[in-house]
Amino acid sequence: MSDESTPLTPPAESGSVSGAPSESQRAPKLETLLAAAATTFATRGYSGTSMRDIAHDSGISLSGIYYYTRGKSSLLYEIQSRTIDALLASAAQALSTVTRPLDQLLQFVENHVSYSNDHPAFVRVLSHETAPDGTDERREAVELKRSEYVKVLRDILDRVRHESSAPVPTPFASDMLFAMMSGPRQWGVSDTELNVGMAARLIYDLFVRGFTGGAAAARQ
Amino acid sequence: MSDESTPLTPPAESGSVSGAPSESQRAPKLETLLAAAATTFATRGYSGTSMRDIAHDSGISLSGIYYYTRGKSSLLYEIQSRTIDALLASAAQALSTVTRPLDQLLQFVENHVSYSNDHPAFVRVLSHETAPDGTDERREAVELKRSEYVKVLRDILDRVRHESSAPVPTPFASDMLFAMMSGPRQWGVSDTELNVGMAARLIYDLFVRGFTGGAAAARQ
DNA sequence: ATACCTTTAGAACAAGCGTTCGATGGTACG
DNA sequence: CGTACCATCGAACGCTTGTTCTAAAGGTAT
Repeated sequence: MSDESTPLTPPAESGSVSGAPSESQRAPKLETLLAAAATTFATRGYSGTSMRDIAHDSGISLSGIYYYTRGKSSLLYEIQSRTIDALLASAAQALSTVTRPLDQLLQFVENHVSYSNDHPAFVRVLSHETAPDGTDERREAVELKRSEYVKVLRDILDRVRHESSAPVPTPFASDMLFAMMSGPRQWGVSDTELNVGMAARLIYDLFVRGFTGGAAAARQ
Repeated sequence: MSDESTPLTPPAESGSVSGAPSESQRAPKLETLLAAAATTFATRGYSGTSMRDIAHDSGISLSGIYYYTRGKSSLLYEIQSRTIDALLASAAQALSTVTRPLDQLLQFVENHVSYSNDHPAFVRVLSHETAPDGTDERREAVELKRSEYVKVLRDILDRVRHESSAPVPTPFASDMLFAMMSGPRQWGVSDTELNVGMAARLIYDLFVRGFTGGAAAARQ
């Protein structure tokens, strides 16, 4: 069902000059490994996933995993870090195409929903999982970028609120919108099949009407 | 911080005639055990929680736990089962006081939010955790009651929709509302301190305006 | 062929896991 | 006083966990 074969384009951390030919081909297999780990983490949870599970699901031997990564918590960190980087980057790109606050809000929602649809496991691991043994600064780094991402939305909401005098406080509103975008996969597990664009638009409409008091709607 | 000492009133499964004096005093300690387990499950996750953690947090010895419960997955089942029972019961009672659809919706939201506020760990365990080794019918029983609870909301939404011709499909809308009520504890982790009643009202207003197209609001 | 580097896999490790067992102290009643 | 029962606990069981170690297979360049 869920494809997720396409790599998380942006932050593959390759810093090499393009000329170098040999350059250690471990990158593609690392991608496979991360994708498999993300899927398993997403379904069984971080603590519920064993390294042997990941080995089995990725087709890489147990000890082989340690050739590509430093260990279990590094796997989680790498997944979360890449995902939030990709979200930040694609959001920034989407936002650069419009200027009016409501249009930016629509762009942000569409971007987040569509990315979540393309890489469900990665986004789920980013938002639901946290390493119990995470050493620390790596988790903090992810948390920092996460709040950066939240701030992007809050700033948009502030602008929307400023031009339409919305009655709902922005931090609260941003939490509600994130909750809607991260759902379903909870409670109802909506059986209505609706495509990504429609879902994003529905969330946007539902939210904007509630947030601004009923008046607004973006272009088109 | 979170108190949660008050027991889950409704379904303590005591079926004894009130006269019987001895009646095995294990009930209160079971309650303590379940509360401790719920808190630990909520913070560390089901798989991330060891029986030794629960023993430590509840003040009951590791082997003592097995005097009160059949094992780890039974603990989870008992927590989830009691919580959904309590939610169903208190929702039914709250709904019986009003008749107009929008008033019922407000009652449902207020009930759910306030219950979640009184027993955050229990509700979190109910909605976020699932037993990997759960044998089965017990998990199915919880799932059944959960969808019963969802149906209660959906029926209310259907009635609201019928009398105000809302443009959003009901299953989708119910997912969104549940998502809002179950958030925060994700993304923004809203630092605005707002009391329970206000939060419930904000969610209700935000949702109803978005759902009905801007017109409606309940009494008062 | 020889040497070298990348990549893989099997075996093993100590630590932690859920669960069971046997024993202990405490009341209640003959 | 003795016997039965309830509640509780420390110790131990077999198994799984994350991780490391050692050796070997494939490839390329000498």
